[in-house]
Amino acid sequence: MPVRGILGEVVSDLGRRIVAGEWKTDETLPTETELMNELKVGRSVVRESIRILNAKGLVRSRQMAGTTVMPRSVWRLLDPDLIQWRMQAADRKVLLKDLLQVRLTLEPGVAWAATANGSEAAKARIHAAWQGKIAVLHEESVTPEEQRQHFITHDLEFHRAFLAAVGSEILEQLFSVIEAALSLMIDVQMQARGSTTALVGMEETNQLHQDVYDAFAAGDADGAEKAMRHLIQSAIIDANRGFSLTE
Amino acid sequence: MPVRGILGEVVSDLGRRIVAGEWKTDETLPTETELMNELKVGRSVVRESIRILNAKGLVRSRQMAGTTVMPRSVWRLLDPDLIQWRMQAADRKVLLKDLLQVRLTLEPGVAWAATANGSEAAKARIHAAWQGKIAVLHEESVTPEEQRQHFITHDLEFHRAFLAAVGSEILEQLFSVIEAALSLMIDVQMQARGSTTALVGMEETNQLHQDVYDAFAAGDADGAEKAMRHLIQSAIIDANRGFSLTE
DNA sequence: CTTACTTTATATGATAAACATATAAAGTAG
DNA sequence: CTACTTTATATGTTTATCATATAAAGTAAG
Repeated sequence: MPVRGILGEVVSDLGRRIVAGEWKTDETLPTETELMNELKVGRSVVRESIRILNAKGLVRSRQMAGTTVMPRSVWRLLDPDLIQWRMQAADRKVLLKDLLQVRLTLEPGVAWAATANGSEAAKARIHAAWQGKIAVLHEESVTPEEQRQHFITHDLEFHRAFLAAVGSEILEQLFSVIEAALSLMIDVQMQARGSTTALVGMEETNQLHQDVYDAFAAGDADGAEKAMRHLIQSAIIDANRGFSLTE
Repeated sequence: MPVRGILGEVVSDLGRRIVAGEWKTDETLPTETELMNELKVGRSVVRESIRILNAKGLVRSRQMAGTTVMPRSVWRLLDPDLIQWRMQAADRKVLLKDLLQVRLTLEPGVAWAATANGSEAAKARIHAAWQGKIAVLHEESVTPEEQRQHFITHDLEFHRAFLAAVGSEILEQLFSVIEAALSLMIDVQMQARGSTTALVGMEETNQLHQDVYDAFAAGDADGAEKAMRHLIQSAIIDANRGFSLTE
């Protein structure tokens, strides 16, 4: 999926540096020749890299004027690479807040649509996801770390099942981009804490999920929507707690 | 914003053809040499084009194996270029349905968040947008075409104002991408009808907007959410009617 | 001293040719 | 038939050269 080889290295190097603000808006990057020498690659690699960054809205090249950094407003913020680069930059906390806000705005509507308009097959998937999720709680002879992994996997599937019921390719991709970024952040967070601590508040979280599922199972779209909003709000509080500890 | 010059031509030519299904998943494009000859451009232009398409997830190149079309599931469906190409392909109706579904899923949550958490400045913008919107209805000595334009402009600002109140850069970009695609489709639709017909059901639509605004102004987030859902549902019905006429 | 025009330097835009490298496919030895 | 080697061929990368747009310097007319 990511660009491989020398080109891939150069693209993510330059991409990260731009996102990190090494050159500000309207400032020009070094010339192609300078970048060739600095990065020890041929001109074509430099050019191909810049064309890719141009396609992502980060820069614009003009003859004589050089390659200038574009204002953030035209950056393609939905691009997975861009999100990844932002995650590795000082920008990370702003991004986290935005991603959580997207979930909070989006997922109640997802719950509503899944409950009101989901196909039978989609509803069956949600049901199965819920069964799997509660089974994790009653697992025995399993290490805490394993249980934690199962918890995360089944939690993800629960949300994905609702999303699939909406039947929107675009929303599914948006969610998967967000999900990848958030889970990478969680890894960063846990590494920073130094160990894989057991998940706190598992029971409380599960009650909130139960509320979502109950409303869904009863065909109560408005109720599912509200319950999902509570669930995400709680997740946001947890995330903020986690990140204020580590940064 | 779009890639300019010869490269821009080649990128959108190849992009459109891939999206249109000229080569199916796992099939290989012609070799770089063949594309050079076919398109009458140098190899570097072909290569840079393919690298851009690779960055969008459309293709993957491997030495010896050539450049193969990737499965739709890894295409970066949120990319504005990709959306534009899909709009010009047979895929258009599927895309329209998906875009409307995204709005239906997203915008009620936007209305909720704007009402519950919007800043004073953001709320003032929504108020101003509403004032502007009702002013259009009472315009005099204005051609129907002008009024239609004003209607569209103010309608857009009404939705944008709610969105801005959420404070999510990512959601704003998502919306602007969707909005660009939808409005382009509306143009296509109107051209197909042969004339710029006056908007039908303006009064009904305005009542639905009024409901959204009233709930918002009263600080009733749940009410604003529901009203927004009705509004979008009505817009979807209109859109479907429009498109079933023309296709 | 301005203003309008011309020239020049220099950045990216594009082409071309050559070599590097990975790998699918054909050929070969056991 | 299997495992290994060779070969052909696709993209990967470098390098060199010319084209073109344009910012900036230079120049002439007002």
